[in-house]
Amino acid sequence: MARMSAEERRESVIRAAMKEFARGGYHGTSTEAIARRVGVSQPYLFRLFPGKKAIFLAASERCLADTRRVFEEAAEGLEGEEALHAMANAYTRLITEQPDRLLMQMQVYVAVAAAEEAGDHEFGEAVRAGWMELWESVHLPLGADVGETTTFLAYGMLVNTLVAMGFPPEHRVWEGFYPSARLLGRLEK
Amino acid sequence: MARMSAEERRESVIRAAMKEFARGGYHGTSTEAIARRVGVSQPYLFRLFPGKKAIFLAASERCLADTRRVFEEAAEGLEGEEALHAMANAYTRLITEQPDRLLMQMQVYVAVAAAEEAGDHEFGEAVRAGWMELWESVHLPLGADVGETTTFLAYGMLVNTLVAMGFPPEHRVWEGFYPSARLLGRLEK
DNA sequence: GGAGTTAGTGATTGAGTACTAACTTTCTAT
DNA sequence: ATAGAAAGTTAGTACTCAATCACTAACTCC
Repeated sequence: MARMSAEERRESVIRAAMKEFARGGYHGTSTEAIARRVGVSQPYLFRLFPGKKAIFLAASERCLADTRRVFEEAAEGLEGEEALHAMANAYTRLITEQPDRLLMQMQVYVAVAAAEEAGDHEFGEAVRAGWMELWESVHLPLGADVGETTTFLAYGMLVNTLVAMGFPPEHRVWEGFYPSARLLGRLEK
Repeated sequence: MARMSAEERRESVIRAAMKEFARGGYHGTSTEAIARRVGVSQPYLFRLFPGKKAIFLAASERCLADTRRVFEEAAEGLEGEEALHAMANAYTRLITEQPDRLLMQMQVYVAVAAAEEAGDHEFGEAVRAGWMELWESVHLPLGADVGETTTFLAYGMLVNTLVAMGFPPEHRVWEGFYPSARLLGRLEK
């Protein structure tokens, strides 16, 4: 139907891929599912990207970059405790609105281990670089305190895990968090 | 070759499955790979288990139960700060010796989300129950302090993530951790 | 030593999937 | 208007993988 420039198409492929890979991971997602979501024929994906791996890589990088941007925008002009709360709330809002995001993140992490073991270090390099950008985007607003940064990210990872496992908001596991995290319990979609 | 009782075989299937699923996840692991590792023909797996899903479920439950046991044994007779250090070190040792474990854990978490979305709540229930047992096994030794428990598990999740991504031990990301965590950086295998 | 049960295999099937090749349609520039 | 490029499709290939079926080999108990 609506024609698009290859660049625009690639963009929508990446978006669709993020959602599809989020639920199925690399192996559990067919290129056909991605194509269907984009609204384009499956073979056409291979014109836009050299292969499935490239699509996954692009989606992975985008995922990390997006998260970094959320932190940067939230913390803009703030410092210390204020920045911390702003980033925590922004992250809460992000994954409340788009639960795919944290799933895609987790898929990326496990995919790195697999790739690395299979001898593909390129993917790992890209992901680690993306993570470090994210790390910096948290590190600076928190007063360049490594301990604070680690703690913040640690809580974030636990949040990801609990949301992925589907613990409802009223569950005990949420008690140990900052108040707004309560909202994170399973949001059907 | 060596004949075994069905129960013993099931046991070795679970062990093999944990390792295979750890690298490939549910979809990235073939039943043939599992069978090969066990040293048995692929169709025979379907005598021991009703299907691939059942194997994954068994491996998932075993994975959580094993981790819980590590915490329980480490914290036995200890309380508070002492228990904390004992458990942290035990976990470090666990995933230094068997990196598959944390990968399998992460595979379980993402698999729950997928299963849940596909309408299969049974798997999620089992995993959440397993997680709560693990949670309790940390909660009690830490003086039944929810905040401490959450923090401890949060650091654990971040450790999992960083190890999965393959950050080497001398990397900055490990600075924010308790000293022994330094050992966690990629252990080739 | 033979009947019955339990452990295990080989051959196969049917569905799904990444990717290719050859073709068609729409836009754009002169 | 039309050549050529760019966007997109249909048809097909080679392969992998979960699951089934029909069968054989070994153990157990009388």
